[in-house]
Amino acid sequence: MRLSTRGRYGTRLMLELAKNYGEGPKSVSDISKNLNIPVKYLEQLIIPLKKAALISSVRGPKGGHMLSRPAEEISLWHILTLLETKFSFVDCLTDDGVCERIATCPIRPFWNEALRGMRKLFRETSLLDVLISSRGSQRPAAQNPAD
Amino acid sequence: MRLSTRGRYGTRLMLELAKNYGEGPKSVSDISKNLNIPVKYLEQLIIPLKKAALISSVRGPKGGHMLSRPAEEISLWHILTLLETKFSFVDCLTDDGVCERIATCPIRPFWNEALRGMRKLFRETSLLDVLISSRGSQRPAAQNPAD
DNA sequence: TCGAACTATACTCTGACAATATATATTAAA
DNA sequence: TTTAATATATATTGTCAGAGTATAGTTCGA
Repeated sequence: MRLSTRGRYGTRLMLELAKNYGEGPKSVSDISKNLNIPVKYLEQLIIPLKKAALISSVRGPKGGHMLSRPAEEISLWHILTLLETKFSFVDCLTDDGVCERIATCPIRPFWNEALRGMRKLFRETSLLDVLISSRGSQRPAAQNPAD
Repeated sequence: MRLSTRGRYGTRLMLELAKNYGEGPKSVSDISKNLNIPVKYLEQLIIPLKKAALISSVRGPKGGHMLSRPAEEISLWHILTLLETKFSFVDCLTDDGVCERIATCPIRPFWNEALRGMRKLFRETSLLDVLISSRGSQRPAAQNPAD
């Protein structure tokens, strides 16, 4: 139940671009320095985000990348589904063929319900929402009791 | 964002025991046949569940394992935290040392909020809840639009 | 005392993921 | 028009957690 590096780096990247929205393109090498992410790895993440029209690029010197829409119109869900290969608790929610027990499985409906809840939250949270709420209060993380 | 086999098999196991609660111990070989899980792998999963007093065992012939409490007193959260090694979206929620950017990270608070939501749902769902809701309606899974 | 069951530890194997390497194409500025 | 900085595309290597197996030992009821 961990996010992959692609998902984590990808959200970092998009938040960085969101910060600089309206200020022209930002080069990959700049982003790489700021975020501590290898240049070549960043370039791989950018490709699907471009195809989905979340990012626009400008080639040549002084070129780079930028959001193609305002930060409030891009949700975390959109980003993560593009970058995470399996973004659900269990495979049987997206592929019917992976398990023969689907018809009688008692817990599959629950995984689906949990996924729906997560999707709702992630869809309702935009890049702008994240930036605003973090700017306000850098409150210490809430308790994580082990049980 | 996939559950590991340990988590999936573990919940299967516990649901199987929940079904037979009150009928005495169930042998590992029986469980293995019913659930299509290797005997040796099952035995590994049982150990932490026993240590946490969710399972009681009886040795010798006709021995086996059973829930040590009613199914309504065992939550999915309890089971999954025992079996999943990293049960949070990002490591920095549980280990402070893994990232130097924590102080300024804009998205960590969001991961924490998402985890809290998930924990709430999983805590409020017991083995009995799962069995009851699945017994009622084996409704087809809800839509999973890609975006 | 026998066998069926549980306990413990160590080991191997595999695949997804992270990261790097190489080569090519584009284009603004000098 | 040349150059340098940038983006694009594909292929390759490396790494590690997780899945599964193997072996040896312990307990206890019939």
